[in-house]
Amino acid sequence: MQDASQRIAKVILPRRVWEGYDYLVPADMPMPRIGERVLVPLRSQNAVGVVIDHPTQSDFNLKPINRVVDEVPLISEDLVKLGLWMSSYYHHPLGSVFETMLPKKLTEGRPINLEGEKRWELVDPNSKPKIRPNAHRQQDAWQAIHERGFVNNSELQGLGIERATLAALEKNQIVRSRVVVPKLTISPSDLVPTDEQQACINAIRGHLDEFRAFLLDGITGSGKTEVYLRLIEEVISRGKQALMLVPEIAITPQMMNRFKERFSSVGVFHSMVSGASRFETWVKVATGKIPLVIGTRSAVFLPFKNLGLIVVDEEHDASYKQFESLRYSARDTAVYRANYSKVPCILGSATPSLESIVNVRNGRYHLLRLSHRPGTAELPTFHIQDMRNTRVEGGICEPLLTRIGEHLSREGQVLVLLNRRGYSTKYFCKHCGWTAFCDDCDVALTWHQEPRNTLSCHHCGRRYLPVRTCPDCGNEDILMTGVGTQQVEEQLSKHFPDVPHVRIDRDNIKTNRQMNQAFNQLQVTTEGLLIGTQMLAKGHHFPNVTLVAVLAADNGFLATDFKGAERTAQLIVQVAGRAGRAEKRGEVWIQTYNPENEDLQSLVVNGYAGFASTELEIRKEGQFPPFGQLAVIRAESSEESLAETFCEEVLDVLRGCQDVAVLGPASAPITRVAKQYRFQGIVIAENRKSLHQALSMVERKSPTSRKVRWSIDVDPVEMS
DNA sequence: AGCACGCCGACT
DNA sequence: GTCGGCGTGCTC
Repeated sequence: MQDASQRIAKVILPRRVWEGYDYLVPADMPMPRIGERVLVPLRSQNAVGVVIDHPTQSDFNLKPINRVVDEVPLISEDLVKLGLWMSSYYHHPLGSVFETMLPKKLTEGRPINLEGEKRWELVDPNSKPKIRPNAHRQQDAWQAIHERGFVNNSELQGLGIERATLAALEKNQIVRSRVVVPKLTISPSDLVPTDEQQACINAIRGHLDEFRAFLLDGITGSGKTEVYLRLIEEVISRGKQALMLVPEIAITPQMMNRFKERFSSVGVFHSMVSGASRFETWVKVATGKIPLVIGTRSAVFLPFKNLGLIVVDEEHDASYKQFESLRYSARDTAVYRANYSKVPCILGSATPSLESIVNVRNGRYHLLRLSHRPGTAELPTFHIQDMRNTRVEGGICEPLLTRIGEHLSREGQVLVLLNRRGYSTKYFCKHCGWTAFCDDCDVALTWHQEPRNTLSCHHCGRRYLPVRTCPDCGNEDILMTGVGTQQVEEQLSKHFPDVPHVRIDRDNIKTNRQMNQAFNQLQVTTEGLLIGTQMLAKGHHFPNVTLVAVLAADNGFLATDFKGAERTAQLIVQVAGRAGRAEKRGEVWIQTYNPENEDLQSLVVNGYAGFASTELEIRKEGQFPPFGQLAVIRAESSEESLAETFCEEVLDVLRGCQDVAVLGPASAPITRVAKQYRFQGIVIAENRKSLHQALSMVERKSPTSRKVRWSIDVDPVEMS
């Protein structure tokens, strides 16, 4: 027990703990502010933590704080609140939440550098100084600075000039360095907003000083980005900062250029950015030196000094949800963040998530619409092709094949969408029925013809050499069924040998450059075939495409996963939206064995909005989200019985809770992945409160065996 | 996450 | 005896 005159700080440490620890603030130390890093003793060593509260008393025998790490808080107060909210909403240890939120370098205690950007210039730009002729590196450095003028470190490092060389030149008073704070410039747009765009801008502009969530429902090509740009401009010119979240692979050079053309300084923050520069961006954001950051999921945790606006582009995208550790939705977290920071949040999409549509209906979000494309481009028409009683070859039915031919002969390009890569999805013995499975996962192997003939597990990535004879019966009748993109490509090039074709899937396209190459290949031709997976739904437009063919829609619409239909409808509409332009009205053919499917019918007849209404009815009936509140409990272990027993133990506790329904335990749809057996259960509640009450009962449970790993997934986006 | 604590077998 | 194997539980 501490006596009341002591000053206490509650500190959260980045480890698996459920609350902050209390420490004494020494008499000669000013009270550290909330969000400041402190170095504190822990057991026999020291650890870096973040102050999250100033309690007046504590039940523990407290140790004193060693020292405060920074002179400025690196974590804003709204972020601390956000961390507390996430811990309680996602039922995840508070310390681990902060571990996820903060860059590694920050929790490791790396000191900050508050200087601006260091730039180099020549002391005397008008004459060539005396540099020893054999000091080649110094000569090169002088040349580089002479050519470029006032140049920063990273640019020089990019040219292979080392810091030691610059130091030598500085010592000889040939170059000097100055620290500058880069001046922000905003270039005006040369686009005139449409009436619709202007209406959206005005609607949001009137509420820039308060929290309000807007759903910007704008069809592909309707100019959502220009709306974002105008509002970001407004926010920045008021001296505030803006954050724009984008899905995982959406930060293309084209998109960055569009923002860099308007704003001289744009921060980027995504998983490929190195630890050091993540930390650097973090500090610059905390000190207000960067006005705009474009980033993926984790950028929602950046500590803006003076946040003014959050944009979540393509808000329906599944990559906003983290699939491991702290299973948060960056979109929902962004809305909470905006609320804590009293700023507006814009969620934009051509195919809004059903949750957001319901949030509009119940008045939580404000709906804004962009229903026209600038210019006269028209949206494509939809057609359902019944596959029953047709000849199907290589995954394509005959009427569709004919239609593809017609479009190609009219110099249209055809885009074929199939969400399955590889050649064949099943490799089996005709004689005894043996099927090739992964040794480590309960997944049938996919046959790939490229890069070389292999069987590949799409869950763990393991590859196998194919057998020529059946390992069970020795027969040589090995067959393949199930069509992937490689087979479709082969099939189509057989039928249309003179038409250039490009395949876009993860096996084929690994970098932005390859994507651009494939894309450019089709820009120069009039006719062409484009075959690919959902990768086609991101980024690029295909103006010459007049026919979009959707091959395996049934897989999605009939999926057992409650989100399957939603994902599939979004994918189809997104891809359709990237095809066609003014003078070439496009069409979308969906081939199916279930033409009467309710979701499919309403999508085709009434578009995405029609689909959403139908699917919401189905969800309501089954008490699925967004009507029922859902969480998935998962447990995995290398020992099957340990995982099952623990899962059952957790679910039994939940069964005892009020107003929740509990299903399970059942083995996960794919029981074994990477040698781990996986069991899961589902918790459904009518309202949030009951769900959270129930989950609070189990969140701190720890399995008796350390071989068991388990998690709670609130608002799951997939059930596997 | 670390790391101390503790309870068991191998070895000076 | 006591060194170190790792399974368990605590860190303000």
